[in-house]
Amino acid sequence: MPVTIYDVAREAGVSMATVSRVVNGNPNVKPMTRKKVLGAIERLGYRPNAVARGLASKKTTTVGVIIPDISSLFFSELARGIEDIATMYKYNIILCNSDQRLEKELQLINTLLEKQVDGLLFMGAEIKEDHLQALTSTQVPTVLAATRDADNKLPSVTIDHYQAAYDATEALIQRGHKRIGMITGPMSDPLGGLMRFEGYKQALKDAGISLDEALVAGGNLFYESGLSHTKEFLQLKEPPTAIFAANDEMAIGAIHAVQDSGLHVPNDVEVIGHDNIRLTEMVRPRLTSVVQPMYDIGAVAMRLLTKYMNNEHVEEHVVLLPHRIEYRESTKPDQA
Amino acid sequence: MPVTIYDVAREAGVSMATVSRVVNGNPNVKPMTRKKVLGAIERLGYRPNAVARGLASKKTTTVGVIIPDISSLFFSELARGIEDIATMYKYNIILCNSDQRLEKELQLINTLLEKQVDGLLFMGAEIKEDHLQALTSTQVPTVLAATRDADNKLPSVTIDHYQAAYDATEALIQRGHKRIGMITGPMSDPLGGLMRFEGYKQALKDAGISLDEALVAGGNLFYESGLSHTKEFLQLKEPPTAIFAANDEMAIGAIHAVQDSGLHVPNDVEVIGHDNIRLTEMVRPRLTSVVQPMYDIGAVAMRLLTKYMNNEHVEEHVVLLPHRIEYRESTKPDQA
DNA sequence: CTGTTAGCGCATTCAG
DNA sequence: CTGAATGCGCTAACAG
Repeated sequence: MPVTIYDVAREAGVSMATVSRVVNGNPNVKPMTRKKVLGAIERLGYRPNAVARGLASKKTTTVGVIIPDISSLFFSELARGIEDIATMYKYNIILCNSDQRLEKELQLINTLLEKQVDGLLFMGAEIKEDHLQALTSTQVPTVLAATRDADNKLPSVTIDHYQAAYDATEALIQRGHKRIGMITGPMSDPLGGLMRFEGYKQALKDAGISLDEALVAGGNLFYESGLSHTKEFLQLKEPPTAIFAANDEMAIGAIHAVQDSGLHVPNDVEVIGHDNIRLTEMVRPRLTSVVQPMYDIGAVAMRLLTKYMNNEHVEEHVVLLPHRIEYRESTKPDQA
Repeated sequence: MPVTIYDVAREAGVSMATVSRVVNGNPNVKPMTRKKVLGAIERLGYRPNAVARGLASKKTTTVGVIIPDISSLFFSELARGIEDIATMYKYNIILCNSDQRLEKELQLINTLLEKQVDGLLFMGAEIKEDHLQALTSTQVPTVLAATRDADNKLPSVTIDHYQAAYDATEALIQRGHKRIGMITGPMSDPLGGLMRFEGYKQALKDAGISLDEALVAGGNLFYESGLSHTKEFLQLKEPPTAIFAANDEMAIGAIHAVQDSGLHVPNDVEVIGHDNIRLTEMVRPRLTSVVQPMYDIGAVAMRLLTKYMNNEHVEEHVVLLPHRIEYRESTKPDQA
């Protein structure tokens, strides 16, 4: 029923090889015959079968994307960066949600490899031995986006989470705060959880401020979590005068908790978030946040992947994108 | 290099047909030989090539998803519903952003058909003749999610936008408001734009309130738009005492504009949004909103698509999901 | 510049 | 219950 390359060849009075050539833009075709072929294609409404093409050429122009949760503000922005660059390089994306469950992640890797994707883009938290094994036992190039494996065995694109958290904490310290609360992410996440916490601790230490366990809360990255932990903070005898949250959603929860208790942000409590998602502009006061360029991370990761898929030379397997702090109204104007 | 079905056959001492049978769960295989084959598969680390399978079977267990913008709060939630159900039915998703540009949409449809997707899920605003033509000229089943074509030629899953807007406006009227502002979506969008506006107008009409053009603003669905239009509203001699925004982001902008001008929500101005995205819970006051069940729309659309792909009988091509209003603090407690 | 010939890896008749 | 044979639609040498 569907028209094949063979039908076109017959219609145009040439061989299928020639049709294949014009379809693939091969220059070794006389303009005249090219025209004939194009005419036949048009007349017949020929549409090349990418599956057959993939089987014959061993390339599918498709990359697999494993992402924790596409409905997350953070990851959906990342995904957009990935998709835009993929489109630019003529790739399509098979998108899979993993919910960060190891078993599902491994199964997805397998499924995507079965589908013969030309490359793999992986997002998640901790990269375990199982991941490494699954990802390195294949010829298909893989890039980690917004994650990194401990030994940097795989190419990755991230920011320096440790330094970012350090900077945020230091900024608070320089504003004169001694009691700085932190709402962390899950410690099972080496970067977004552990590293940011480490950066926080080190900044305190370097400033000669001893860590107060009461000012550290383990959040789950959701709004509610920021809300409730901040409420607890505020019930301390000596509540924090500043809060650093491991992501923006929790930071916004923190702002609201402060406001709900009749206090003022930033006058009574200053708040800094992390990631700089679009929400930061949609709160009052607007949220100061550490910029993690999600879109760029996705875009750069995809770009990097195209190089691997293309066997191009890559100088740096592990790329760190710059971060900075975007100051808004949840912190007081600079003291300077 | 990669191990094929043929290698497995040799290793197991059977024919490739038999291997194919066990891989595909065909019951006509003696348990004993099945075991042999499974053993060989295990030993060789055989991974079926889905592309070859697709070529031979004419099924790819992949569906194409065309979405305006995956980084949107609204669509990413929809996408999650789609993907979850797709996974449940063993399908993978090729995700493409269209930015609602007609040309790109048509091109994406074509690309996805080239890739031999088993089905197509389309999201967008207006369904034009071009779309219809591209989508109906193929055997590949298509379902529209959160959109509908004017003549219901294509299967679709939506809510009744007209009625939803009517209900929201009526709710405001019943709270005693006479001057109700509306920030609409783009009128190029028949449902989210036009229909919601029509519902608003009809509700006013039914209540004997004449439409005041000054209280209608054409928004673009973004936060900034809600903010700026509401500022303009508040500068009128007789500003609105209530605002209905065509989506939540603009509604939140409206809240902030009211607050920025020193007024109070809901005491001075009541605000109702639309869609009930997660953000509604992350503002102060929390936003009352018309519930459009994005996740469910995606899930139901995907489920519907599986039926078509499976040649199952479908009773209702055009499904309308229920809507309701979720009352929060941007409206006053019920007058009842 | 063009045609011929082989597969790509697998599902699927059809026999047996 | 199993094997042999065929072809899905296309790319990729290889000739010419």
